[in-house]
Amino acid sequence: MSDKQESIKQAAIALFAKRGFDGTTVPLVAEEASVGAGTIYRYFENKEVLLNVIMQGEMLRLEQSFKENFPYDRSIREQFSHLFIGLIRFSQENFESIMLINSHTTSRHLSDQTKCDYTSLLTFLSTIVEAGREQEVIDRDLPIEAIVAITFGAVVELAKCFNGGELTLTEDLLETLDEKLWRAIST
Amino acid sequence: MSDKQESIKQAAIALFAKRGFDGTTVPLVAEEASVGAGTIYRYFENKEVLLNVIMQGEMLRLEQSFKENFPYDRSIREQFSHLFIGLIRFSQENFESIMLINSHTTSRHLSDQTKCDYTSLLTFLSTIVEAGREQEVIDRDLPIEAIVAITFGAVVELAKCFNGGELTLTEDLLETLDEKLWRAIST
Amino acid sequence: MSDKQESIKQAAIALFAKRGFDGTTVPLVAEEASVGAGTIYRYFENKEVLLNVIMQGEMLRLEQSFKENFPYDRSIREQFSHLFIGLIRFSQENFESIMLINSHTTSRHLSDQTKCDYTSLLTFLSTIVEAGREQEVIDRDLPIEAIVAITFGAVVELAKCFNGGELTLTEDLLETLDEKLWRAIST
Amino acid sequence: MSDKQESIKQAAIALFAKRGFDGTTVPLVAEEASVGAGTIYRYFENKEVLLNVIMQGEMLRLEQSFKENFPYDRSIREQFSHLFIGLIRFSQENFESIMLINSHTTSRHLSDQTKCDYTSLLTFLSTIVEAGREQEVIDRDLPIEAIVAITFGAVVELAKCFNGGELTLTEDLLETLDEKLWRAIST
DNA sequence: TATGAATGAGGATTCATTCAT
DNA sequence: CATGAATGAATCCTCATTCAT
Repeated sequence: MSDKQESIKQAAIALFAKRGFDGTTVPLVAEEASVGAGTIYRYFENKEVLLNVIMQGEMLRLEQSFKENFPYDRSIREQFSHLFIGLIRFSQENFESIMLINSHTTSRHLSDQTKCDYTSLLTFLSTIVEAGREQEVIDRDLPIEAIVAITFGAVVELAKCFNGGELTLTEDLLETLDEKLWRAIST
Repeated sequence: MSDKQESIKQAAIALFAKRGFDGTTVPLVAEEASVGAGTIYRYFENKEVLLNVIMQGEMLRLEQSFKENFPYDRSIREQFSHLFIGLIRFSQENFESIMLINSHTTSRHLSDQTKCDYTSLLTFLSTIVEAGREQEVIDRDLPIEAIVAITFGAVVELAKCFNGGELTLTEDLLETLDEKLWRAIST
Repeated sequence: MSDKQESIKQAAIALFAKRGFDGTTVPLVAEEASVGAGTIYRYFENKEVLLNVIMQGEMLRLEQSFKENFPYDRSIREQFSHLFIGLIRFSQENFESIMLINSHTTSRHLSDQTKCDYTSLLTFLSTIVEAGREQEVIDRDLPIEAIVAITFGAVVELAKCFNGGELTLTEDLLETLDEKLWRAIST
Repeated sequence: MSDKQESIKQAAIALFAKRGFDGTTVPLVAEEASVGAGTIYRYFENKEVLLNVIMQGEMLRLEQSFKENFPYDRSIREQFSHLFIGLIRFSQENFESIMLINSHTTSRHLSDQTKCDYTSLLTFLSTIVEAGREQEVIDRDLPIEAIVAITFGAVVELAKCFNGGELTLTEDLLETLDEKLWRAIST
């Protein structure tokens, strides 16, 4: 992948995350990426396509971070920790990605493919939750969607705190959060 | 307050919530409010002022809903339920308000006053949490900001599920959620 | 019809005729029409629609000038004169219209409707020619299309000469041209 | 002359004829010519120079086709046939050249030299007409410019018909057209 | 007071031209 | 020589805002 294409994508991720798609101008992306405005159109058909490409890319990266070293043969509790801690860590290192994904999942600019990719990301999480419910370690009173919503919603807001400096992520806090969120969903 | 001013505000709340401030045009607000575009400028100096006015108004409404019948003389557990269940109910009846507040709290279009109002809303919640920590019913291992983030983040994502139809709010579910989220923050 | 809409159309006719559609910028039309550039989009969806509207309008005016006082009950020779002299006169008074029509009939920017309108204009002429052929006053050796082409082509080039000042239209010349062109197509 | 230069010119002739100078992009010419866009600037200073070069070249080719085997020592009638039939044949084999010349003679992109070349092409024709008038075989009532306009205008429109398939050129039709157009200008 | 036509600054996108490879 | 990636000026079009009615 070209150097310029990559820097355009990074600039777009940062700017779309911070200002939103509609609040970000193409020349602004160009400046942030240190390329000419016209160059963006050499790599992306238009601004909307750029959004979809980076959304798909970042969701894929998130999914890969979930799946990397996933403890398929360990307990649901450990699987939850893998996902939760992985998500917190991911959002520390890729704050803009998480903000981008969270704030644009309902964007009217998303293509069907991008929406589909998002669904498949959720499906992966649902599968784990479902397994936990069958083992009766995750509470059946809570619908799957609620479990994902609580966890993901909490992480996003926590990430904002970490990024804004209101909160500092320590290993202790990470452990506490993992424990607390598990309490919120377990039987 | 004039009838037209009110319908402009309602239209703006709905549209800013759904499409974001930058994705919403003034003529679109005018059409949704069934007024002429020029009329909006009779009541609001400009689009940015309109955002700030409705943000302040909706945050005030939320704060009032928190404070209304607040059980100051009951247990922290009951106070939490009042806030949590109140927030869920508020977001059921005022989905757009919650989305508006959640998605625009970091907007670059907010005035200092609006940011200040947001802070004061958080301060109120922090006060309750602080009291809980002093009574040792809320876990000291969790920073106040983390507790607010977890709760608010969870509610926002849950509200999206309720609104999107993926989840239906029953009294039972509400009770379960209240219980679960309390488990996430209590000692 | 609004004053501004009309002046936009007049400006566009003049400019599209002189510089061609692609060589004419919207701000140039706006300046020529003494309106703001944005105003053009209040009346015409886009530049292409503007072209189609004026093409249809000018072709209609030409057709009406053909049909006005058309001597249906006179000889083909007189009918030819009516059309030929009418066309020359029309192109004197509406030089830009004729240039617009002539230079944009094969434009890739024309809508199906506009192409259709052009065809119907030709159909009217063909009908007259056909009648002349049946009366054996117009030469059968010449296909209808050739007759229309010769006459229309000649008029367009003559109009350029009149407009450029290389030729001056007198009543005598008009009569001569009518006589000569008739000789070119009659038996 | 380089192979590439020639294919650039051929591509430009075809595209400028079909889409007009302003409607033709340099990359489009490059693609049609199967060369890189930058290569065009190796042979032509800029797009405008390219237009002028091909205009001059095609007008020269037309002039040469007029002058080749020109029957200087035959009758004006035969000279007219040579020119008229030559022009029709030229426009059959070089439709794009004729369209290019016809549609760009008044272009604002032409250099003085190109305009001058066009004038000299007309001058050659005028000379013949003038001779015909002196011999009183061409009608003095018709100004020279009118004669050229009628003939050239007719040929251009006829060429469009032949090219569009509405008319098919046969030897008979060619003879008829020659005869008819001569009738239009002769005494 | 209410309107919506009018405006022009600003944003998305294209394309003539350059230049490093 | 040839290329095509890169550029930014210029183009089409939108929309926040104004103002005459």
